Amino acid sequence: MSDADTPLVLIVDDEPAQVALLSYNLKAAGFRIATAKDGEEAVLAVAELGPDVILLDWMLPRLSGLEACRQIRATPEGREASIIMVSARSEEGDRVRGLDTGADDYIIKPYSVAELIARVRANLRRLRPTSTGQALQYNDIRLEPDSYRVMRGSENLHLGPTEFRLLAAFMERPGKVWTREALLDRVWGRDIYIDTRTVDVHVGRLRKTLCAAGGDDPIRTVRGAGYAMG
Amino acid sequence: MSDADTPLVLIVDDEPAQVALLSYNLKAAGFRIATAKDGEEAVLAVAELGPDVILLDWMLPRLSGLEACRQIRATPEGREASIIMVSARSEEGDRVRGLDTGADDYIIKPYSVAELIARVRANLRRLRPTSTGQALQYNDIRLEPDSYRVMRGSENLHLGPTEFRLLAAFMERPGKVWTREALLDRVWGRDIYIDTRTVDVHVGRLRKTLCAAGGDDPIRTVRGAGYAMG
DNA sequence: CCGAGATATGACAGGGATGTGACAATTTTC
DNA sequence: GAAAATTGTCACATCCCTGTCATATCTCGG
Repeated sequence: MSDADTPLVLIVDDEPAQVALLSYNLKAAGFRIATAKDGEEAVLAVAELGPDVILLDWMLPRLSGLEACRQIRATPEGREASIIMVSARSEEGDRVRGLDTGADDYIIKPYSVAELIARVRANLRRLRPTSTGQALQYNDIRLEPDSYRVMRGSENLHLGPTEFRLLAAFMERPGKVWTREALLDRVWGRDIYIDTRTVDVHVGRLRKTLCAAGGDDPIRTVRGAGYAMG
Repeated sequence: MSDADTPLVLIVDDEPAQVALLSYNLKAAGFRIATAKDGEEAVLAVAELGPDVILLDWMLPRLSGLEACRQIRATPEGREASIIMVSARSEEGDRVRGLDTGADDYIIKPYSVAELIARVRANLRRLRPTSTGQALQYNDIRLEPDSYRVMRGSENLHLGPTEFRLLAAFMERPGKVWTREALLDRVWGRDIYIDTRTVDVHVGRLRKTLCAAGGDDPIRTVRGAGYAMG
């Protein structure tokens, strides 16, 4: 695993020219880069940095790409990463061997930069299961729809289902002022006969939980209208 | 999602000869097979069967492979699957477009059966590690699909088959919240008529066994939604 | 400063969702 | 074929969530 924001790509190749070319293009595409020039360095770098994607040249001094792949897969950090083998050979035997050793993908020289980047992106996409439901973020508050989790800063908050949906509504449209009626529709569902004052109570509870984690109240009361986040 | 044991591969191609060839070889490799002969059928089949891997021909009648890919990705079941585009075109533009549309992998005709199977396996490995015998680890809990063993710390745990599959489901996607219905599909199998409350009982049993080995409860109850690991 | 309307908050009871032990049916093991 | 293990269901206990009310506090126009 790597830092939250930009994915880290580890380039493993013994030819400086190749490394420079790849680095330049991947940086331009918005990735963070690390490099290693042989298999042993690569294994160490994986353990230390925990890259998201590893571009592994087939022909390497000291430790072959295939063997490096095997060793990387044996480490905890390497198991999480996506390995793309890069090779000049086009024989199918190698390709199969590479994939069966634990590589996730295989790309053959000569390749275009566009394809390489597309492959890196595709591998990243499938690496991150969180991609299904976008996490909502507002300042230091974070809501993950898939895992049903809410965090403020680094603290994990516990919300009941109703308050969870309520917060989700607020965070989906920061700044939007919701009337109590609109919130009842959105959070409680249509055709429901509930006192509009109930919204106040839940907003209050949500505020209490949010503020218990520190920081100021992110929910604004709009007198005569309703509530809004921010 | 699919039945517990053997991975399900959906073959989408309009040429019967192709389908027959692929079916034969993939069955021989130990997969379950389903087929569709155009994009629309494919989208329906995905929703109904929840395959693990989808082999999607680029050229399809009615709905192009690219568009089918997009639609499949828009469904809940399709988001969980691995899509491999199969194409006669070798132009890089198509390849990039395929990967960017949401395909996980790309294979070009003519391909060898060995490579195809290797790619299917490679995609499964990251999608459903247990199906390829990879050990799963979450904190101090370790599950080995091959030897059918579960350990917490250094202690060996004994689980019944159902609880074993249940734990495997949780560990394959740490953090994911499973509804009781989804767990019934994944662990018990589709088309099975069992009280959803039964899930509670098995989660309880699993918890008891896990906690008996020391450490806190790794399974989180999400009220109104289901359960998740971590 | 006052008062009326609007909002905040604590308390509470009811209900729904979940946890859990018991048990019989079924399968597996020896 | 008998003993042991596994499994699905039920009943009951428990806990958490939730809607409502009563009261306190606040806001704003006078």
